[in-house]
Amino acid sequence: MAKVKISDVAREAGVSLGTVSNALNHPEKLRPETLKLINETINRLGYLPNQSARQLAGGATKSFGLVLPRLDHGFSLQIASGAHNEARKHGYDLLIANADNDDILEDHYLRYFMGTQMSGVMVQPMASPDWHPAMTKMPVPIVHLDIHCSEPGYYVAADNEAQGRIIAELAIARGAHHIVVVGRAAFMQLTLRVLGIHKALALHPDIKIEVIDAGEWNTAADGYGIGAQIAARPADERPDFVVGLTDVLASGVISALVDKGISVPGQVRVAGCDGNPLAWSGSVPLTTVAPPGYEIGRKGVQLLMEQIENKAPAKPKHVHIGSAARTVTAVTATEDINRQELVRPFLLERASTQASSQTDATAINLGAYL
Amino acid sequence: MAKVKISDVAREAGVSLGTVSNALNHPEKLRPETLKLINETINRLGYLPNQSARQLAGGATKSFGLVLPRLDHGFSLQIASGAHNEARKHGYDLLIANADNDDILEDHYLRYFMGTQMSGVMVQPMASPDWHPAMTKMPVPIVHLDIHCSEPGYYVAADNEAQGRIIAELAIARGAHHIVVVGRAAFMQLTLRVLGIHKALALHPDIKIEVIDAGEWNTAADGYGIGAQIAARPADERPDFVVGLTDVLASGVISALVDKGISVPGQVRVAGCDGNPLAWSGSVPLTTVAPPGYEIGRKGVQLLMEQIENKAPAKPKHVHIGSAARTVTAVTATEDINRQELVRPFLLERASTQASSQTDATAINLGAYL
DNA sequence: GCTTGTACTTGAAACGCATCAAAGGGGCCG
DNA sequence: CGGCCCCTTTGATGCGTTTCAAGTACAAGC
Repeated sequence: MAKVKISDVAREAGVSLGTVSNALNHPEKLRPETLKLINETINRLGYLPNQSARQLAGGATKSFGLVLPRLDHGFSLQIASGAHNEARKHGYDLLIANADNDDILEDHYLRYFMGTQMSGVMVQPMASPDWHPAMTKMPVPIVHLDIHCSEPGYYVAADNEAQGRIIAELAIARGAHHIVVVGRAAFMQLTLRVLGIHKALALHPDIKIEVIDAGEWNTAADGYGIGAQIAARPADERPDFVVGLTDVLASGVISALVDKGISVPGQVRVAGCDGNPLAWSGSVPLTTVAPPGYEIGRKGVQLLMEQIENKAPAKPKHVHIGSAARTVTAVTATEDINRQELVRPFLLERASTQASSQTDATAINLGAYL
Repeated sequence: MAKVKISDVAREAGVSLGTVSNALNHPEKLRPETLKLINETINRLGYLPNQSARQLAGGATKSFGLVLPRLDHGFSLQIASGAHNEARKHGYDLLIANADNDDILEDHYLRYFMGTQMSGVMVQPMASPDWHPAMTKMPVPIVHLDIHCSEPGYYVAADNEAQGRIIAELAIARGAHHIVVVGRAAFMQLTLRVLGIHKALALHPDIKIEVIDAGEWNTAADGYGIGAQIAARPADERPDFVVGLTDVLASGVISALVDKGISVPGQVRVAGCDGNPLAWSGSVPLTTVAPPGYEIGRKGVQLLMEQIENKAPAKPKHVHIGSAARTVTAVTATEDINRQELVRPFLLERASTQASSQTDATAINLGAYL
């Protein structure tokens, strides 16, 4: 039960301590026989290198930390997925911490990662990074994800405004006259989506628009409540198009409308934002605008690598990924399904799998839709 | 840019090195003024403790590692969520690694965590833990999750057989005559589900049962393919009840059936397994049996704590969580929704939130349905 | 046989911190 | 005034590695 250390291996193998270390880190420096002998001894003894000691002695290890606000949010998972693949590609490990929607915890894990001699750290922050300014001048490369602000560090953000625009254009194309936007617009990303909607609608003053706050967590239950409220309105005050700033919200709204006997999309059309894979791989897919989460995670790691390789503290870089946002056109409802515009997401997915074997670039966004 | 270390803080604050260390780890031992002075200096200098050094010097830190096969699987997320909450409750951090369905990577991260002086490690293994036997005799507490085998370590598993039984009973109750089970039964957990179905059906020899393999990854596309195949059958060879061993599979099947003009559940009923939150918080929820993922994660951490506290290597413990599996009765289809049996998941969720403030025990499973 | 070079191997010196025995500084009592 | 005890602070020691300058062994060239 006593832990086996490197000196035990050295003694047992009859070599010196430094040689065992070399076997681990620079195997090419050793004579093949020696290497073999040491490896056998390592396995026989069940030796496991103490990472803490390695990191302490050797500086940063090849691993990245990623702090996410939640794990059950599809978008965050796409980020994680993209970051993971890119990190592995460079031979780095990725460790994920769940901040559980808690500022304090976010800060805690951030500090933890920075203190663990990670090679780099990424956060998808809840608040603006200005919130923890100390972090930006840390000795560890850090990249903020999915946040859009004038802070002097690296960040990668989706163009949330573009997403709003896309949704608005969708509504316009469907001939909407009265749009209700559901969601807690206080979150930066959502604010931008709303802004995008407003901008796109500026040319259409005849379209009425309304924004309804949905409570703090933007849950399906919140959406349900608002859906019920909408259903209860007299028909002429009821919108003909509802935008959930989140897919989960949109789902809740739909549930309520259907429950109250309102046809979707017959009487009210509903669309979401987030590209939540499960929202549209469900039996009746939801129309949604998918921000390029996978690509954001991927790009985040690339920025980290960039900082690591050019040791010089390069100029902070702001990357906006906008063009990748895409609409998955699908239907939201029960009866009058328009098959023509129904794009089964997993068909996209399958297409992407093929594409990825050819060119990496085009596969990225589709590949995220697991 | 040079890293600030504890000695810098000490010098700057005019105290000794050990005092700063105490400020960090045993603040109660310091005079309030001293503590305040040191904290101010820490903030002023932007000092960040080097975790590696702390761990090396002080033994294990209060953190757990969790290795998951994938992040985009709802069940794994529930595990993560339960583990996270329980860990935080005890003041531990939880770090998550994504093995990405890769044996090698799983092993890699496992070793990484064990080497990082984690206080404990949990895995939701892809293969049987016998696969990496070396791990079980490691000096770090380890708990296997969601795996059911005769291996001499700690594990927490859902009673997958019970889930199969529940599904089968559901089918029987609906008067099924011909059941098709869809999924790659080669995965241990799925095998047990199938076993449970068979056992429950043993008393009903009149019910025909068929198991169809769905390819390696059990994707929605796989389900779609099988759904299409089912739809293409002559009506009298078509099942009246389809069980997706995975919610995603079930979704795919439903999509295909509906596409081909077969009414669900009018002509064919479909149910899933997994309790995938997003599968049934969608606009048209899917009937599913929810294994207690949250509870598994929670219990896993509890077993870890147990091993940590009774320093003596207690007898390995096998915990099966079965009774918690519950059916979320909902509908799968378009028109003929039977409102009575529709249980909106988020209503459960809301109920659970209330319950959790009263008794912890009953809230567990509901709380997982975020 | 001596030198130079090559190919490995060695072991002492950090790495930054937690720990803990020991020292310091009051206050209190006799 | 001395002795005692409690509260606070000190700093040397070691945690398990990596690194790197120094060492060894052996081969080739003269």
